[in-house]
Amino acid sequence: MDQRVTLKELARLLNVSISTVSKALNDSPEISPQTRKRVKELAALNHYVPNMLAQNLKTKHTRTIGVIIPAILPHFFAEALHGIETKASELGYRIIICISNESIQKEAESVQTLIKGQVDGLIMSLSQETQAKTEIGHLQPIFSHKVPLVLFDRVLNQIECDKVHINDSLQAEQATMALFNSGCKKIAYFSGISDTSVDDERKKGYLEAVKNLGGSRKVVKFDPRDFPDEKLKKLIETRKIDGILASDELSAILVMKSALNSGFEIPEDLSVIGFTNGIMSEHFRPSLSTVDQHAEQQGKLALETMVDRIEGKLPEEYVEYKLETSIIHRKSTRGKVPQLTD
Amino acid sequence: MDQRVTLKELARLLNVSISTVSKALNDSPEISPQTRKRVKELAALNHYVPNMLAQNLKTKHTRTIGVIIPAILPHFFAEALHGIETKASELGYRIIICISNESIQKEAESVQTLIKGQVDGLIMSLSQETQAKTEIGHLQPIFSHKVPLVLFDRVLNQIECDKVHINDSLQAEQATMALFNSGCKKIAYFSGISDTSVDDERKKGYLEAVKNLGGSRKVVKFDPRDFPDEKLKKLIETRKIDGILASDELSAILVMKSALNSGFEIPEDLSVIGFTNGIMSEHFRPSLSTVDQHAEQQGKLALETMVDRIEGKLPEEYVEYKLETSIIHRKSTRGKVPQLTD
DNA sequence: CTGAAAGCGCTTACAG
DNA sequence: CTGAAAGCGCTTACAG
Repeated sequence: MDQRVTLKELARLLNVSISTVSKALNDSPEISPQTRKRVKELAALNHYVPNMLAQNLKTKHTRTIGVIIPAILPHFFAEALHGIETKASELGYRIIICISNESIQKEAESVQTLIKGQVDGLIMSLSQETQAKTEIGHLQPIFSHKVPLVLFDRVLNQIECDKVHINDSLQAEQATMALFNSGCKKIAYFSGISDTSVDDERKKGYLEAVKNLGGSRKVVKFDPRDFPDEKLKKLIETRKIDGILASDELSAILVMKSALNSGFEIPEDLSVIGFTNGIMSEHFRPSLSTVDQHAEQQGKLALETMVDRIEGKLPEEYVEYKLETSIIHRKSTRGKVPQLTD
Repeated sequence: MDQRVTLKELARLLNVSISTVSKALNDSPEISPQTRKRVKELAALNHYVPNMLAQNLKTKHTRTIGVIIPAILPHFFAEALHGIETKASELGYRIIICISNESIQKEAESVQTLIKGQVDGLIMSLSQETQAKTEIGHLQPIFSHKVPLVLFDRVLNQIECDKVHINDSLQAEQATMALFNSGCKKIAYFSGISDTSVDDERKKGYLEAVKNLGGSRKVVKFDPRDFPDEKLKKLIETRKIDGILASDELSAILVMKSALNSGFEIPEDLSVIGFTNGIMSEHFRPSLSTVDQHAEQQGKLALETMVDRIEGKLPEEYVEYKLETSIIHRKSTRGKVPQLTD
């Protein structure tokens, strides 16, 4: 961060004013072609790099966007982040990442640092704690400083801002229907991600479908670090559960592993559908049928919305996108029309 | 980014000078307790947030570190990034992420933006293209601007800077030995990540081990999007390959899937060891034995090294850490001492 | 204990 | 076509 050449230095070397150098470098038509050329050559020669801090201090925007997500390890967030980064670099923006680790405390700190770091806007997916307690006091600085905010995936209704997510309840409902249509008689919902808006919505959709179908409901919450193998086994053997909608990718994989280890066959004895089309869904044996959450697309759309908002291309009122999704049918579910050969 | 209250405004409101406000807010002992209190109260009331841009322009450092990685989707990088972020926030630094997408072009652009964004230092894992061509011209600005650099995982010998990685060749050698000791007679190396330093090193280690063992060598390069099922099948059936060291997690999983689909049993007919202890290794059936790359630890160490360098806590000469790693034995390899019951 | 002043590296009306 | 000057929001010697 040292001895970088500045406009002043360049000006001295060229015997012209700082203004002239600045304008020349910025291709101002005010400056004569020769001067422009001279200035640029010397700048290149000296590896001149403008000091963005100084530029931003004048222009009042930084072209950087803060991103706060609960984690990066789950495939959904890694992929969303990838989408955000791709779009940002395409649009000439930079991103600063903070991880809330599902905690309000850390989320609050991140908001603080990003705001004083003068980001032009904030893209967030809320922490589990924030969602569970629906506590949003720590987001207050965002509003009082009028920093544009777009929420994606894990949103909260009471927050007024731009939003992008999928219609989780509808998708869960459809996934449950798909399970039914493929021949499942008793379908359960397994969740390893309790207390998030997406879990609530998915459960709601599941319950709705079961109600419409006139079936019985069964919701199981569990800790991903300690899967209830016995419970699942009993559910399949005595309660005749033959279809499971899982709250997310990892939960679905855990359900399948457990069932397989107990000697059941998938999809014959048990059909499974998960959420998020991650790498495990594709490679597990059998491969997992899943509701595609379009993580990358959500990320891209969130970033695009942010930029449009910043650049004033959006109407006054907030926009809310609910992405269309679809079910990717793979080997963990039976074909819709049961085939003789399979 | 609008109407934020500034020191000037606060000073006007309090009828004191800007200097006084600044000092009071920074807990300077020069200022009387009462004034300090008054100033702080008003600042809080007005949600005053210092403008980091202006602060940094004075102090010449930003407490932000640029990170350029080839991708975020592979588990290794997501985890390393997690380590970097965790450590950074622990140490009071922020990180700006750029993804090179394995391309020199994008890597060069990222270097440019990060440097003019005045990061205090740069942490990088090189793109495949950079490594394949050993082209480092686009990194020149880093050196000419004397920006501290730490390379992790995918490093290049000819670059002089701090480095953190694992001893890939040694690990590969040991993994090959482990395969041999567990009873494998003919071991092959399968790589889906050609042209990176880590691949080279791992292959080197494999070849070394095979040489020492007096066995025959077999190296297979493949495109992860198009796994050579037939080839693998033939290798197992006619060439009697019974052990495979894979270059990375995905490659290992692809090898296992293909073998399983061809009707072979793992680890009975074929033992497999991969690199990177990702989520798939743990959940695949059978679970994958793997060389733990300690991604998170590499990330943390890289960041720590960076901060130590920035803060002048390191000796003049560059440091190079080669992390100790270990093999996690799971179900894709046989027990070292073959058991009767298994 | 408080304040006036210079300066960080830029941009941009405004003169000439 | 070129330059002097003000200002972005801070910090920090230096006076008083």
